[in-house]
Amino acid sequence: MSDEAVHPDAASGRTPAHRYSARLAARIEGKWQDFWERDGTFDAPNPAGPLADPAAVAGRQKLFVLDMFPYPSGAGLHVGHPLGYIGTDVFARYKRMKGFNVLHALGYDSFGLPAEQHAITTGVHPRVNTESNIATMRRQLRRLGLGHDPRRSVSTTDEAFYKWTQWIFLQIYNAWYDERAGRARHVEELAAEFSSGARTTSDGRPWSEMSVGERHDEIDRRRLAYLADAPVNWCPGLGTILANEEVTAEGRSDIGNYPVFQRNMRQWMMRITAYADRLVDDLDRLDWPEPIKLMQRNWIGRSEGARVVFSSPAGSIEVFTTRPDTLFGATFMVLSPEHPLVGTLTSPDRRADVDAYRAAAAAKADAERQDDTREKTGVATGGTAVNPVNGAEIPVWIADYVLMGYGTGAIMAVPSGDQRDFEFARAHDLPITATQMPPDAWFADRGIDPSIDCGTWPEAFVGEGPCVNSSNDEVSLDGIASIADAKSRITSWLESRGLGSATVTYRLRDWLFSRQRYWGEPFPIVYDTDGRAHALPESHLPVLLPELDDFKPTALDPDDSASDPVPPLARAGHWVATTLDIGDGERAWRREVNVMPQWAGSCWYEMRYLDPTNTGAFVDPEVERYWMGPRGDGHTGGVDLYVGGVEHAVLHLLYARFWHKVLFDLGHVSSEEPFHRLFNQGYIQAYAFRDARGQTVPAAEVTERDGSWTSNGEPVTREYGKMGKSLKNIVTPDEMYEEYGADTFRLYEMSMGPLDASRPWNTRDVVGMQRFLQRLWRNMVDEDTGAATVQESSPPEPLLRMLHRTIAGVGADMEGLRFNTAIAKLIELNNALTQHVNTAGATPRAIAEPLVQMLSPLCPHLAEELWSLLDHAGSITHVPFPVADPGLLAEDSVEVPVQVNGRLRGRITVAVGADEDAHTAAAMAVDNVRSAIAGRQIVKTVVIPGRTVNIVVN
RNA sequence: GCCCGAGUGGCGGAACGGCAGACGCGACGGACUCAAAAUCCGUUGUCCGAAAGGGCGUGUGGGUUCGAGUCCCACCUCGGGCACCA
Repeated sequence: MSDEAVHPDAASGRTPAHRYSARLAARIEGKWQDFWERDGTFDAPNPAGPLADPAAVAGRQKLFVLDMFPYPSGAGLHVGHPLGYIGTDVFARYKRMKGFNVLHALGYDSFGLPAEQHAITTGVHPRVNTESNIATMRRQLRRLGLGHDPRRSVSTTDEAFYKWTQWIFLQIYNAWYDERAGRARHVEELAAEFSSGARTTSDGRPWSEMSVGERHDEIDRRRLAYLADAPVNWCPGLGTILANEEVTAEGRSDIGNYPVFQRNMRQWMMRITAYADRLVDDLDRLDWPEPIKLMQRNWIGRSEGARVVFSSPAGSIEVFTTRPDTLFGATFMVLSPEHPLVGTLTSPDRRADVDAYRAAAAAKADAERQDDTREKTGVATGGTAVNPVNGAEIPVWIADYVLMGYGTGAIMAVPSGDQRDFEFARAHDLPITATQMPPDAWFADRGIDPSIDCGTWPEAFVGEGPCVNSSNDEVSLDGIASIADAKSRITSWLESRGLGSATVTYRLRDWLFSRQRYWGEPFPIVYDTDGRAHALPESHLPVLLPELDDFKPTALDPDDSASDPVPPLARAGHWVATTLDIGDGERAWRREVNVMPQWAGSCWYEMRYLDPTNTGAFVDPEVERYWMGPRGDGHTGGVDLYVGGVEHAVLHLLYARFWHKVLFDLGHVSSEEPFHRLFNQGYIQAYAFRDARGQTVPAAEVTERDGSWTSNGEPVTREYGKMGKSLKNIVTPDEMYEEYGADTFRLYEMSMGPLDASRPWNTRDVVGMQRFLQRLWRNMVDEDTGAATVQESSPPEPLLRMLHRTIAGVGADMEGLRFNTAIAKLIELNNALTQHVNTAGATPRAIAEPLVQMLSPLCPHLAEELWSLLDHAGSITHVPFPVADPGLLAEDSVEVPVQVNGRLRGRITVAVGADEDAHTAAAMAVDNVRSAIAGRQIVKTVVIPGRTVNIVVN
């Protein structure tokens, strides 16, 4: 805050020359950062390849610590950004001291929209902007003292990196999912199976009778990366397809407010749905926070049920249902307005209404259609279908609450057992038949008498209840109380009659992988004159981005929904139309002009950290096995600790898992999962302030008094949220370096609370950590001379015992990433040490050294400096972490609280290992306890030796 | 609407079902100083009390238990995710 006390350095010349001030910290920090860089202190040896040092690898456990891949933003960092990086750095440094070979590096996810937008407005090539942003971020992070292996810092925009992104794309492209084997295989093996007849082609024709082009198409249909007509948000005014988040509720573009059209377009897709089951099932083997697993499960949305065929004059209509046991209650059907059978089903007298409804539904944006007030609109087609279990002829409706993209785009409506169907039936006067008898309590809760007549029901019944009205000549569910039993009985009947089968569907859709942008990885794909896609051979990689003058997608007539996008690359005429030899001589080709999405690089970057300079493979298999291979049977392998925010809980983590599994299936990696242990850090948030007009005022100028805030004398209101330019509440690491130094800043961030909790930034509190470090420094260094002041005499036993308790506690806290409590313990030790120094005059070396060692993961620069002042040569980085002496941890007596009826009435000190009687006797001797139980009857006495005594009286 | 997560002093936060509030900030008092800063030493949940001690206290209401911030049920508030998924 602006009225903060004048900084000590500036106050007068009387500040001791060697006080641990921001200025001294800066000098120490710069010195050790230079040392680490020269020394290669954090270089992690590999078992093989260019970074190999087998001798350094031998006999050590390994640890791969990873931060989520940052985008090098031009805006620079604020104090919230490094939170996770500091956390992983502290953990990594701790583990180095425990003897681990630690790999910790940071690279840059540098493709992406901001650089491209910047290029569009300034005309400067995105590479220039990207590289300067990376340089800025590297400088800011270097100043933090992170122990990264600089040799392993890669960027997705490096040609040597995206060559391998393209290579991995080709592996996926050249693979298909073999359902029988439950894994991906190379498409050559698929062609061989077609050829041998082991597998039949999609239309059943023999492989030998198909033309080359037909064979090509047959394979293309099965690839894991494939071209398909996918529904997209096409915005001709911007010349690009938009992500759902970029479309407003009104169906217009977020940027520019142009119309957006729902359209099918030919796009690259990734067949992630083939992996849906494994992506769900393998979550069980990961060490991830449960809420994140749950979010992934919900996103994949596996639901088990049955497909059931209803016959109709227009042909059979297939539905998906999770409740085939309620089939007897299906009193009507609802199709999605886009369902292909709607046209033929509609009777002449209904035609006008149906057409109008379909047109209205098509005009609605997705968001609008979903965000509706939930009124169940719909129209009857006039057509009917036959319920296969009872032969009932039931009406067929269309309604936009049924989505073409999920299941089969048609549902059987069971209004008695589904609330949506119930509302629809009530709204449109359709019959409702119960198929289950709800329990009496259900009726009682709703204040009605139990009845099988749904006319009295206020809502659908969803739950377990015995089946009713559910039988035909061949099968009866009546009386079955278990949904699962009823489901399996009716499903096997349906299967026996060829009317349906057990099926699983997923909410997960295949992944739209094309972007109409410039600043992304080009696809290693060319098209022949028939428009068929061909993969470029590995020798042609990388496919480099062509140089352009203008990076914008071509804008088109904003209202012309039928136009096609012209991505920036399409304007690179010579690049697009090319002549290449891709294996069968020089031929003319047309290049793919879309680029990959930003997710691509982050799907595999962690493996490039392992072997960043390898030119023959994306990663050496031996190196991958060493750092990421499974540890024992059933272990998935993967990164040992992955730290990042929850915002990537679904997409990034799901996409990366998918790519990793493909690479595993194809034998390129030994690990089944990329990230074995995941930890979600919290966010640092900040207060923002607004004046009477609602304008934000700079948070730094606000002062607080008695719970209200003013800025330049004017009252302001406070709100809480993210740090941001518009909120004028940004605090940068650079300001913290300037005022306190990096070690104090690191310590403050770690002390604020547990790593996984979000908390408010409060610059005012930082000084507490600086004071701690100053006290610690003063306990070991003469502030006037700068010389170490430790003495060789042995410390008093209580202090020594406290040291060993601290060692044990800090070690356990570090293992558990509980840095805030580790810091509290170090402060307590240092406070005790200060008391000792106040009387004895100096710190015993036997305390100073382990204290510095324990501090070093948190405040590495200061620890290095003190370590060298304590006459040690070289870095403290690999000095073993202190080990607690069990003999000094054991106490001979312990204080135990005494309760009477659960209320604390006194304390006793008993010998460790004292029996219950000894506890009781001591407790009874306490005056306050005696007066509390005076005149009352002791009912019983609960003694947990060493923990508590509770005397129960009446 | 459904699913997660969180509610503890003035503030950030500690606390294997066993002494609620460690540690830090802030505030108050003292030492040092001509004075201030810095530093060091204390006090600091709240109410009653001179003190000893006691009452009340972990979002609200119930419950389990000798004992609940911690476990169970219901509710309230805030944060996040999904949102007509058949």
